[in-house]
Amino acid sequence: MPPSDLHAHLGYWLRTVSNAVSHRFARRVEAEGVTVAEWVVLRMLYDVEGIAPSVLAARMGMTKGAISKLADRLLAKALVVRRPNPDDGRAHELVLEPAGRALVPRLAELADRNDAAFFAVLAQDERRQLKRILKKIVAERELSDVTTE
Amino acid sequence: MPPSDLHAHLGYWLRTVSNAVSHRFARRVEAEGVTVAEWVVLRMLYDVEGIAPSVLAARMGMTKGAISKLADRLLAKALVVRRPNPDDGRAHELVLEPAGRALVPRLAELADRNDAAFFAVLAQDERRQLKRILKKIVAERELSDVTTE
DNA sequence: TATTGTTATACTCTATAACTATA
DNA sequence: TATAGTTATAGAGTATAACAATA
Repeated sequence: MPPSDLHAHLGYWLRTVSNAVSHRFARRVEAEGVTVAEWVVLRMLYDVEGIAPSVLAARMGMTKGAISKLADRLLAKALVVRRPNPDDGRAHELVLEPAGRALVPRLAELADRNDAAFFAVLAQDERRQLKRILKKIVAERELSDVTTE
Repeated sequence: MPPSDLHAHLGYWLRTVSNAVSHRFARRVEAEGVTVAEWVVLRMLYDVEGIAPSVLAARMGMTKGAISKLADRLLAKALVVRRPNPDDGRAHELVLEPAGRALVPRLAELADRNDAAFFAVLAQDERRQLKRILKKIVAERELSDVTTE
């Protein structure tokens, strides 16, 4: 029996489509000066007072080191600030700056438009089916909350 | 109106699931000493006499530079050889070495098992639906044949 | 001139681990 | 001793562009 073809695997099709949509989105947010991972952090910070790097790492499935470097870049762009945690001398929190807060709705708009345009080739029922199946996998396999690769 | 949530986008769910399955597979093929991109090249070379780097770049959606580096690694592992194209002094072809040929069925077996195990949480009909929808997107959006990120 | 492929530079992210400061 | 976070190193990928050899 010959070795199975690349196209035989669901993982292959998933990767192909996921890469295409993420790559498209990356090019668009790049015009606003941020990466996809930075957008995810900014969006998460929008809803709360502040988040510890360790929490970001856990929720995004990134390492502590990667989060540190990402935070450095957002700091350099003056989109966030680092704030020491008064209750724990070891801990920090990342907090949105006004410029970062102003950027989030613009990036969300880009995300909305990118998603709608990319998946416009599907019927509404197909989009519903796709989301349902993907959410089922996330739930059953207990995948981390937010990912960015 | 508040900026839309990260979870609002199909691209987000796709990325989350795709990352999880690819990451799982990457860890498994790493045990055989190759990356996912290297597996894709080896599998493509299995069916044909040889492939030019430029063709690999086009089919895999990678840059020429990335293919060069990838080929260097496969060469260093003695899994492929570079062969000049007799008809065109500029062109090369990458060709599987016996060790590379022997590796492909083992990697294909890993891919089969990884895919089956990961998507076992879905019903058979859901797997069929998912593949059908993803293939429709690839066809309608004319995405490149093979991707590896 | 255009094309094939390699090489170089720079950047994002990954993984591991050393390291500092604090609990 | 364990934890929070930073920093360092190495590797795989991206992108762009310079470059050599050939068409």
